[in-house]
Amino acid sequence: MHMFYSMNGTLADQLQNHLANYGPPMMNSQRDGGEDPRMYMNGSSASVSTSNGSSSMGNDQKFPSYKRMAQRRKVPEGELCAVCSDLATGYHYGVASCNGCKTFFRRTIVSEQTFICQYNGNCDVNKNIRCACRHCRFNKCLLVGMDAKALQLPAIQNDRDRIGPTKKVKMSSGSDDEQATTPHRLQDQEIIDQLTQVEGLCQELRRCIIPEVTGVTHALTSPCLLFETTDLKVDTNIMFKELYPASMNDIRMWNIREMRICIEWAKTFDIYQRLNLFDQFALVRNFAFAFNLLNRVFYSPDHGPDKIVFQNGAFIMRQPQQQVQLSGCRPIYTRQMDEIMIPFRKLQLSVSEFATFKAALFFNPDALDLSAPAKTEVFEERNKYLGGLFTCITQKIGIPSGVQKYGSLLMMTASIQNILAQNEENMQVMELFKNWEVDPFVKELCMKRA
Amino acid sequence: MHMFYSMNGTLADQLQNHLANYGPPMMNSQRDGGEDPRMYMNGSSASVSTSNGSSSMGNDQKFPSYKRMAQRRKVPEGELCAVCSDLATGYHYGVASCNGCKTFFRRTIVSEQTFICQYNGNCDVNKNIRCACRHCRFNKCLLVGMDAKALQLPAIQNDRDRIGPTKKVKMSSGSDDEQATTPHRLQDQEIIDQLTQVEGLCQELRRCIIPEVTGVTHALTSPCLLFETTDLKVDTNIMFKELYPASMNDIRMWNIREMRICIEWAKTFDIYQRLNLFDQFALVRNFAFAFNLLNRVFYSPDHGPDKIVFQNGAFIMRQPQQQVQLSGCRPIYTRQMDEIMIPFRKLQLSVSEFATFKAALFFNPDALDLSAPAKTEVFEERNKYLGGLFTCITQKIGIPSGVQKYGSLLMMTASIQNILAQNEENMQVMELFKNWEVDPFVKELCMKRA
DNA sequence: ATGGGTTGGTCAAAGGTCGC
DNA sequence: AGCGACCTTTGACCAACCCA
Repeated sequence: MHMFYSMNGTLADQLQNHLANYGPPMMNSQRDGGEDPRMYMNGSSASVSTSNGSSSMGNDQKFPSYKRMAQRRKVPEGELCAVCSDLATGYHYGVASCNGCKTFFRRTIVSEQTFICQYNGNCDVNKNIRCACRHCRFNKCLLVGMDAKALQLPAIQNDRDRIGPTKKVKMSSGSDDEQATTPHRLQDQEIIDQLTQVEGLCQELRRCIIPEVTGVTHALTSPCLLFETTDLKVDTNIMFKELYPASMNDIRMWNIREMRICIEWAKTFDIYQRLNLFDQFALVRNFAFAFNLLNRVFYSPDHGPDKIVFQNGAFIMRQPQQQVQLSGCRPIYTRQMDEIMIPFRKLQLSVSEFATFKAALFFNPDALDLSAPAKTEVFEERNKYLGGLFTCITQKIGIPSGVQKYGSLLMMTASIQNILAQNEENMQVMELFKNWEVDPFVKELCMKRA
Repeated sequence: MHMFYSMNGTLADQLQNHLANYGPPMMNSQRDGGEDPRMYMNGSSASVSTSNGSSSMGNDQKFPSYKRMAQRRKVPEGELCAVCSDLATGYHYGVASCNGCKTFFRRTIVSEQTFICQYNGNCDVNKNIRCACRHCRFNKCLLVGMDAKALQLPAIQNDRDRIGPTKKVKMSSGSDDEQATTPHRLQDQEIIDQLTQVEGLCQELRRCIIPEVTGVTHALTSPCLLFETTDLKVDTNIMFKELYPASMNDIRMWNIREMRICIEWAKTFDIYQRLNLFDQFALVRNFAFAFNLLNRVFYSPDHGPDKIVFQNGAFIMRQPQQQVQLSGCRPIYTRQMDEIMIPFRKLQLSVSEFATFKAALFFNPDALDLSAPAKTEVFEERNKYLGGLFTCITQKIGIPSGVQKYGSLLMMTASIQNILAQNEENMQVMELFKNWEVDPFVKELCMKRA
């Protein structure tokens, strides 16, 4: 049911292992502030998952951690609520807090509400204005360490230890309309965090020597390299030395690498792994070049609006150069700069936003050759990332600007599509006139009806 | 009444003239009487409630007395409002009172209004005439002990972070901007309303005989036909008679009509009129076929997922037919159905949403050949419509679903772009092989570098 | 049992909405 | 252009519950 929460082999597990073994990847955290000793980003993001499986199992953990934390006597006289600085009435969900914040937190969790801040996501939360922005109040609850798993969710059928109705037993019928899921809000953040971490892993992989494969199918069916980056050798050839004009060989090399990384990236999505090979192929074929293009311009160091710069220092200039110009092929780099690179810079995308945007693009229900059952699944998946993207954007800049940023970003898909079409045309020309041999792996990935 | 398009006749002016039922908003909401020295909080309670020696005086230092007063259960059955003797709905601000007086008191406090009595300041206040004198009603509120301290300011801002509308949001137009509770909302609403009205005019024009023009430039520089639809004859040839398979001539006829309408539609945007002819041409050339396509599928009566039906009953089927198939041209109608028509239906777009979506698409800063200064202007304009579109969508279905609908809609631009590219390719083939003569007007509008 | 802490549940009274 | 019936949200209070 929940991709991040299933028992084994999930992305979450793999990330967990990877991080445990090798330390966290560099990632840009959008959460600032917080002298809070309890990290809830990595460690507890996994622990949230226990909400649907913890206490009912034969867990030798007698009581949740909040109990241990708070088992020391009552809250000291005059202690204040960690959320709003009102007078605390006790330790609730692991944190000294007032009745209001306690109830607010529980209500938000059980009703799975999602709030969005109108401003910058850093509204003040105190006794007097705690009700003004629910997004920031809930954020503060999480920040100070309120723990959702202290909640006795009805998800656990075992109602042995549930608190029944205090007044009336009006359980109308046994019709169970309960969703029994973790709250949406947390899920959004979870999605963003995971994508951002994977994005970091991709950047690591970009520095490594990537093992050869025999073809796309081979790549699709082998284990994901992103969790083995520490086992891979760093490729010294692609370290930056100096800026120099890219040759066709540079471009070819980066194309191959990026397409390989695209497949490794795709495999980090649990839902993708569950598709059949045919649909996997369809999705990746539909997206590989876009992946290539987007990463190229997003990660290009900013040397002005007329240069796309690769990691190793090779650059493409706006004015088509002899080296990268093939007869019969229309130059496409001008558009990549004007319609993708420059707008990206103007929009000031964060890494998290970029990562979530790519995921939303990847799960394209209109991808050519996608089977009908996959279409609906992919559509749902895309919606997840769209929601995540919106949350990610509006958290920082508020709704009114966020709506425009989100909209401008999504409308870039038109330009991307345009550039893709031109690229495909060029590849057909190359194929036809044999004036440049396209790598078979790239060809397999980029040409429709391959 | 015949209207020529004048330099300074804005769209709003023309709509007003055309529809003649759009009254200007009243801007005269002047605060009445500003010389009353009574302040609402301290001054007034001092002068009014001390005279009465209200019970709340003794203990309001620590926390509001209403809590203790009202902590005993419900207001007794049949208790009356202390202000107006209507039936009390509970203890509000420390006093048994009715809903009306409760709301009146809060409104008065938060808006910091000051009233003046027309008489002697001792008007009767009861259920029947409680609204007659607001000064005396407010006085009575204070007199019976309503306590401003019971107000929790700042207010809970549901509208800021709500996840969905309480019920159904009605669109209220034409109110003054003084309140400014949600200023951008009102502005958005105006945008939406205008676009929706223009959309209606387009539908009227579609039924009429459209005068011939010599070319795109001629069409761009003549007065806008949309405000003269009543002067145009209805075209009886295009009224619906029966369903029949479309011929190439049908398609050709509708293409020409729709492109003409596109230009008339474009001219309704004030900002568009202010662009130079070159940029006007760029925008309309970039969008004309999309306009054609979108209207075709959106307004196609629903005869299942395999038919696009024109107004006159001509229909295109999914399986390419002899009549509409030209050698060398790839069939494009399958994609129009699968990627545009069916998704539109699934998204359940309203006319307003559709109209706003088109405006956002039209103002495309990446349109080919658009001049640099126009780009930024067009970008800003698009943002306006993006905001409007989001408002329009979320008004009905709330934010979480709205984010996804908005996102899915905007991502359709990729498919639209794709279909456009195929279409252009087909037109080039036609041009090349001369197997079908494209109308020069359409050719001028649809082919790049025309 | 008992008592002091948690939990979830309750509902009067806050503020918000929108047809009238 | 304000009114108020009706709505959602809040949080003080309370019963159920869990350990020492």
